Amino acid sequence: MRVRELPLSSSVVDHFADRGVRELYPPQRAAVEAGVCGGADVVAAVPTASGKTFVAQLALLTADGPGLYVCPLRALAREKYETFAALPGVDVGISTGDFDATGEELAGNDVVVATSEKVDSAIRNGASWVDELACVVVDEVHLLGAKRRGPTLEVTLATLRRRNPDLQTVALSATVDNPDAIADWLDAALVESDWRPVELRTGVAVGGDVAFDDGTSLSVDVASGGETDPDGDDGGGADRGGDTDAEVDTDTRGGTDAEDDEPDATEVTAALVADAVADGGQCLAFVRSRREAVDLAERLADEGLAETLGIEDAADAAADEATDVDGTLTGRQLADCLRAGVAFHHAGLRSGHRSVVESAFRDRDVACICATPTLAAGVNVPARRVVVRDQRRYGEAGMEWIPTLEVHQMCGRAGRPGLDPHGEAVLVADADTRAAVRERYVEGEPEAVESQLADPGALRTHVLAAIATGFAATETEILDVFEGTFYARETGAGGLADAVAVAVDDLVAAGMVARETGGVEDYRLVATAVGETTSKQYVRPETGERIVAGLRAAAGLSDATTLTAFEVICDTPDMQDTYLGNAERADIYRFARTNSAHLTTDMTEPDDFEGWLESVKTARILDEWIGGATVEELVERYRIGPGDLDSRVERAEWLLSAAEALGETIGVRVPAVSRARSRL
DNA sequence: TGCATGCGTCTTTAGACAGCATGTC
DNA sequence: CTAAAGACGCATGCA
Repeated sequence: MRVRELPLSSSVVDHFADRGVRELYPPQRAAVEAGVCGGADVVAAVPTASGKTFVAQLALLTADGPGLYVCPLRALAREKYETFAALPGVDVGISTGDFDATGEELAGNDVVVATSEKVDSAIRNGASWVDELACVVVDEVHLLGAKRRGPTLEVTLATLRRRNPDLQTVALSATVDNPDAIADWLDAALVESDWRPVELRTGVAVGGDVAFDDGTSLSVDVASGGETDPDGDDGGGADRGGDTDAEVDTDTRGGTDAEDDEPDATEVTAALVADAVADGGQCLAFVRSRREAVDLAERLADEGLAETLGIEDAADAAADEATDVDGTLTGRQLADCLRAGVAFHHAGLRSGHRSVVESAFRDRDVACICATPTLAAGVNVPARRVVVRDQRRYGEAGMEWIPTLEVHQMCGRAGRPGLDPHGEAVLVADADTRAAVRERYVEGEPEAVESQLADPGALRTHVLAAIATGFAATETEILDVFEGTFYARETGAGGLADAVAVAVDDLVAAGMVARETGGVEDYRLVATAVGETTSKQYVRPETGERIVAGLRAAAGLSDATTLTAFEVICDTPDMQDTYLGNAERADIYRFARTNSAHLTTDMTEPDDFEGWLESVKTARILDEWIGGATVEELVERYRIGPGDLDSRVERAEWLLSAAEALGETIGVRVPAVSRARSRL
């Protein structure tokens, strides 16, 4: 099937032809056959980079009215905005938290690109444009299963569809175990495919030997340990290295092939990266933590990868760009790495640094990025080879296997269409974990997507929203709103009844919702003024409650300062917490005691003392920030990443504005809040 | 006495969405 | 319920 056979204008056909898009990929053809161009609801569960964006464009271009493209990341929204804006004759708008665009402007667009939270917020604030949509495309729908953000996505989609029954819904998902459940939910046709434009082979490396799933294999020379041992890996190594007591305890290996001096995973990773780069390919290496990403990059900087690729000048230029961002330790480390043709990437980086790394990699000015999972689901950075060094990560239950879906997304970054003959994903393991790794990630299916709507916190938030927007005034009507939800389709809306009742009780107790008796046995649920502001400001009910209490307490303080304002908003579930190390604890405790006259919390009282101390730490950082401290100072003093500082400042702005709005609705004015906000 | 080495213990650990009105160059 | 790597600190050992 060819692009020009599709119901598209000739200028659009030309636009695609200019980019070499003339023929449809098989999954795209399947989507067309399922009716994406004819207004049909379609769920496409296909691998990354198999042309999902084109499917989205087809739906949006052929829809009979304005379209909405929903995606999970602001960076992704910007990326899509640009590709849509390049289409001839299409007016595109973008709406994310960090990008200003008023509702008025959005109403005039053919396509609006937005994050799911922003759409939710627009609905809560009564934006008119959401009712005029003819088509909604949801990217990465499998995020439905995400703990905190999943419920927002499903409630938003359900609300959009409920208010506009003619809305065409197109959902794009990574390969998951139950795409049929998602399709069932949306009454949509399912397009399922594992086709990729570039072949992907996945293998497990033990030592320097990689066995791929297509039967091929690869051997690389691993500089074992750190010492001299340059002779290859050709069997027969007489074991010397010190005391040899290894033979006795292990009975599992009868053969001679298991070596006792297994090279460590980092060396294997370095060898795999060097091998790919020597062949002219770029690499991504995924590791477990931020520090290990930096360490690995610094280790790879010794490999001379920039010289291998012949990109020294461009690498220098990228390094200079990184230096221009700030004078942070992180920035200097990054610049040094970039000069050697490598980089690291994690959420502790400021956005400036991140984009330097991403664009340098796309321009082939960096040979390898060492990354935490940020890069797995983020913007488009395909590489020839992906090395997943760590498959386990510290989590709630100690060391946990990383979900298969996530590892598949990392692996899916391998293979640049038109540039690489094929993509290679290599999972680094050892003799003990080889079988488990292969079973779980090479042969294993990704997890099923499960609704998280039953989570009490999520339910409280969305119950409040349903009441505050006036969509529901009784528990029955609330259940009606949730009826169109993934959870309801999977479990039955009745399963929510008890939980909704609890949520309503909680909200009443919190002063967000009131029961207005209307008849003998009937009452109506209405949002209080505070509840309404809370919902419109898009903060969680618990946050609204804490802020209201904090404002009242602050008003009673004889000397409320900006620190007071920061303490209130930081002691809120909408502010991310800041790690409080043992060494700092005493210092922060002392700080809290010295400043107790400016704090709204009685130090002897809080039940979560540790959590509160963390809030005080965050508040202190923010207060020093508005006091003129530099990023460099704060980063060093409080051991947080430069990017972490930025994101806390950003959240503080948002929460302070919510605090101001709440103060206005309860008639409590705390000048310190406004002062803090304007100084941010 | 000074420095290197080794061993036990302590510390730390991924990511990232959201509001809004008004003024200014 | 299942960790692992690096930093740190102390003791020992050797020149």
